[in-house]
Amino acid sequence: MALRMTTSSYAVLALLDLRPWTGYELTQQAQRSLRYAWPKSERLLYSEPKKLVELGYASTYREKSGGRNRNVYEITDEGRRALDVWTQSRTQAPRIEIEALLRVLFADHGSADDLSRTLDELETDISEHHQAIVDLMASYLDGGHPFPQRTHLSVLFATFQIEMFKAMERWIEFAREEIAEWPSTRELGMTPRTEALTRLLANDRSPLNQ
Amino acid sequence: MALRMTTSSYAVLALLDLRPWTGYELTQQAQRSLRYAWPKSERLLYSEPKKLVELGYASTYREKSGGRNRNVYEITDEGRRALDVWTQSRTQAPRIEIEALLRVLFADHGSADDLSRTLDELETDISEHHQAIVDLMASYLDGGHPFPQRTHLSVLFATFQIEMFKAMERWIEFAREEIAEWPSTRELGMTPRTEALTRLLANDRSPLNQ
DNA sequence: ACCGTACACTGCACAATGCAGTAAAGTCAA
DNA sequence: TTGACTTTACTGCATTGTGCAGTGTACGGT
Repeated sequence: MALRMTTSSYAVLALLDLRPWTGYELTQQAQRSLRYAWPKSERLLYSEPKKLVELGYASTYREKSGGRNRNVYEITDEGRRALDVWTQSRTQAPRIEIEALLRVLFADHGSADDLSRTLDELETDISEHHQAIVDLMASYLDGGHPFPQRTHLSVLFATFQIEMFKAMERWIEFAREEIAEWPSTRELGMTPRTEALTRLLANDRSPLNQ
Repeated sequence: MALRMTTSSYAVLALLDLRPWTGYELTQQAQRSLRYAWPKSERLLYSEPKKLVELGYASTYREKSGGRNRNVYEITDEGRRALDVWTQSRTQAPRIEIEALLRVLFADHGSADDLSRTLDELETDISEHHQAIVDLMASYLDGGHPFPQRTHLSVLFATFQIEMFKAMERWIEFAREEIAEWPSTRELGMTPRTEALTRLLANDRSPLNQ
């Protein structure tokens, strides 16, 4: 029952490879640091370490912290060997879910205002994460990295996030300008502007300045 | 049993709003056109229209196509009203799963070659999708859009994809250059290069030229 | 002494995936 | 024309993952 190693299992195992964690810490840490690469629910992050113990990849003991109990998980040698197996396996293709884009694609069902609101909501969600990463980088400069010897990896990772967020924000701006030219969301089809845009894309050229 | 409208339900309903589809067509169409905004399994795409029928948002009938049977689904007026409900609801935040980034973050467990292979695999996956979108745009120029009056929406959507793919490809190139400077994947910490990079990111500046 | 928040989980219903299985029609080559 | 392979057209089932409600303890402030 539920003993297959998934990417989420390896993600938790990789965290355990850094140091022992309690179940609760694992949920917090995974949601903070892995959210942008591998977003998983708190519920799952409580279940994964248990599975790792069952597989022999982690050991656990119950600890009293001031009267309250908590489970501490530690990686085993077998767990470290399991991580090597992961390293050798083929990386899964990215999977990107953006409801806002779905709404853009079907924007002709609603009004231009609805579409505009969708873009606002997307911008809100992105800028929140964007700001969080910028703040995190500032904290690294103040020596705030929890594993200082791993800073080079975290920063390379953060570079990806920042580039993504900036690209999305540029597109939102572009989309707003584009939509401002539309008399409505419906039945426009291949306008001269859209045709010019399509031609750029077909030649793999970016329509965004910058 | 299973009668809540999810975003996936609305995605299928929005397709039905364009024209009636058979179950099979729906799975093909959704995987082709929605893959980049809302990637869903074939299995789910067979189940969703059934749910829509149960909810009264779609009607269905069995059609013989040359001896073979197939289910045809059509949106109802109630279904169109349900789409309005979706339009009014808050857009969900994007969700981005990139296993390759997880591997970057934990690259100190493996070798520089492992990391380099991960980047290659990511590049392969991205360039495949990238090329598919570019080809699609070329086909639009030849009048190949299945709903010509909706071209303006598809192209705005495609602009997002192209920008994302280009941003990811730029980052991969940047990451390769960065990693080439590393004597190993482990224990580097805050090198002068990484510090300069962190400083840029903390000021929300892009470290990538272009 | 009370209240809100952080800690520290578990159970359960349901959403979604992957894979195997079923079967008929079309396509191409030996 | 027969056999092999692909495409069309799904369904069942086991398992993975999510969301939410529920349980209880400890701590800091008023």
